[in-house]
Amino acid sequence: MLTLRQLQYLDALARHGHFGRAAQECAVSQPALSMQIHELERVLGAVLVEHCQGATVLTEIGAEVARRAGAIMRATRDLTDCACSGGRLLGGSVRLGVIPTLAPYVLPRVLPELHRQHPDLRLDLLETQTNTLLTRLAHGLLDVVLLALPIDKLELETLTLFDDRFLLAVPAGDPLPERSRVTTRDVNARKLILLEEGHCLRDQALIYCARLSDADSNLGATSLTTIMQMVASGYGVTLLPEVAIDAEVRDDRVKLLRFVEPQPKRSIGLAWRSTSPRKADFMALGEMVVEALKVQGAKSASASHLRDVEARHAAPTNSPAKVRTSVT
Amino acid sequence: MLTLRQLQYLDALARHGHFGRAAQECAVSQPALSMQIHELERVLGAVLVEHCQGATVLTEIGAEVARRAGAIMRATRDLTDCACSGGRLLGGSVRLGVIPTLAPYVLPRVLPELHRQHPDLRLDLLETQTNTLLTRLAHGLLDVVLLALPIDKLELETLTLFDDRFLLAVPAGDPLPERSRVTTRDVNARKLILLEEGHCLRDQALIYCARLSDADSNLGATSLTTIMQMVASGYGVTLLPEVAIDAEVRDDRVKLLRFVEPQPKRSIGLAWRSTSPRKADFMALGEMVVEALKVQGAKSASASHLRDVEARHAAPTNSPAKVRTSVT
DNA sequence: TAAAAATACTCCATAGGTATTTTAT
DNA sequence: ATAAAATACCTATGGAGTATTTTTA
Repeated sequence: MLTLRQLQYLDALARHGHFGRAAQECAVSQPALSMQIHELERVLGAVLVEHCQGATVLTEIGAEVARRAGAIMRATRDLTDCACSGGRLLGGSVRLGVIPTLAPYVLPRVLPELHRQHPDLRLDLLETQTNTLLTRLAHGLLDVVLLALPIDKLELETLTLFDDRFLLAVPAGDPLPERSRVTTRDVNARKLILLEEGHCLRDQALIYCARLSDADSNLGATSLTTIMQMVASGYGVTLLPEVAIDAEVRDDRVKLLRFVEPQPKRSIGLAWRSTSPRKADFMALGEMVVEALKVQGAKSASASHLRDVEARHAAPTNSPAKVRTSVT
Repeated sequence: MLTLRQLQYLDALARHGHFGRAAQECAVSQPALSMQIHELERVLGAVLVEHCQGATVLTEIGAEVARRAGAIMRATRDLTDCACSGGRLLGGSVRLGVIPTLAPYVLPRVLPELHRQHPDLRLDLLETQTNTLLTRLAHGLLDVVLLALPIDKLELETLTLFDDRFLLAVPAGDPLPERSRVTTRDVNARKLILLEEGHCLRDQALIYCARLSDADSNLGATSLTTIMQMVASGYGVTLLPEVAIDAEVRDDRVKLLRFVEPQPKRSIGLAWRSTSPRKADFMALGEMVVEALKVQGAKSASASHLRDVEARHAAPTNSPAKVRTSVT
């Protein structure tokens, strides 16, 4: 008899290419997984896995079966999700992925309210870069991700939440006057510090600055916090997203300058597999994010660091009431 | 732990609305199925089935889960199919449905050659009317069906095989001359005998004759054989499809008359779930059907009953070389 | 020699069967 | 009263763990 467990093990084996690690992911012993794979081969009457030059590799038919097994595993997860939530909005559990340039700024504002409104929701969080998030999402290891749009995956549905404008962060001693509007030229005349390869924020900044790659790549860093410290110390300038202002502008050693129109920005939104039965959950989650940022933005607008920026700087650009879903 | 078996039982239960009959289909005892359903409810933490006024009925959430369970069962069957066939054309097993007005005429011509070319193919046959066939196909209880096209199911793929023209079968004593071409008028001037409700052939004949319903419904029958006996005995006339000529015209008590152009006909083809991994198999099967009918048709053309009909009367109208697949 | 997968063997969870009881028309 | 589903109890299959062997680079 074919079992879901066998398909689960094969799915894991296909992703890891290694019996031991696949077993680890499935939280079983290696012989247990090994046995189930063999039983699966017996049931199907086909060889699924081979050992070429020491590596564990799937046969052609094994790969096709694994692909289908993955789809079935995702379908079963959707089934349990749709049953466990029991019609309640945001019941059960949600596995949420967030990019590193959003997580530290958005999550602290959203999670408390989320927990208050949905105390029985179990939230599993993963913070990593867009590519990894999308892979995990496709594999069914995540339910929904919060990242910069657009993304060009046909099998995903996306919900745009708000626009996040970039500001130019310069050392306090920079000659540019405090309230002036800056341009690409101003950026290119200075040393630009960016996140390392793989962060979408880096790519977005480079596109705006019309550079193919960063000339000052030796000044890269792995977190916005570090980059802002470098700016504060006078090593260069950077493009800082509005959501990060409250957390990253801590003293008077940096100035924030608005760009001339059209201001550079990134669109922030949610993405999930279009087969997911929890679209309503995710849209509710999206609204909570928008609401949380609006409140927080209004509060901090009266605060210190942005004398020349209009109120509610981190608030959503488009109204949360008319969030729209687009199938990309 | 959620198991495929539980989903299989729920799928069966949803279709039968009855624990005992569902258990019968699954070839297990009623308590066994009952237990698995309860275990499934425990695992999902949701009530799936209720007992309203003596009948077993699924809850709203139960119906949704059952729908997804059905999809998963079909996906697993596709998985095993794609593995079992092991890349070979028409390996493993195929569950074929055929409408009653084709099965007795097409199958005897196709099955011997099919068995010769694919001796290890296991073929499960079901002969019943179009509606039932399509339901079973959608439920994953059949792999492919042979019937009259077109059908308007979005989730099915179809392959047109050949056109099957209708001829007017009249008693030998009918005044119409032997080689004359007949029209709708000739039919309407006579007593028309048709299959009972539900047969697509009946509907096709009624459309051609421009009648909303059959006035002589008391002369209905459940098989073409019976109807031809009635025609031979002088009770009326009927529209006989070409494929049935060899089998149903056994003596000189009936005459077959061609219609004037455009001759009434039905299109015969195959249909399968578009998610099926065996499209290649089905197209090969389709070609075999076309080939088998061509050979047989050529042979019987020289035979007795159709002096005024051109050779290869039962041969496909369109070439088997350019069979085309249309997603309807 | 080392790492990875297969094998051996034991234990226990659980699916399934039969018999029976409960429940609802 | 009857039919259907739930419960009780027993059996046996098989999945998982630990320990060990085999295989291959």
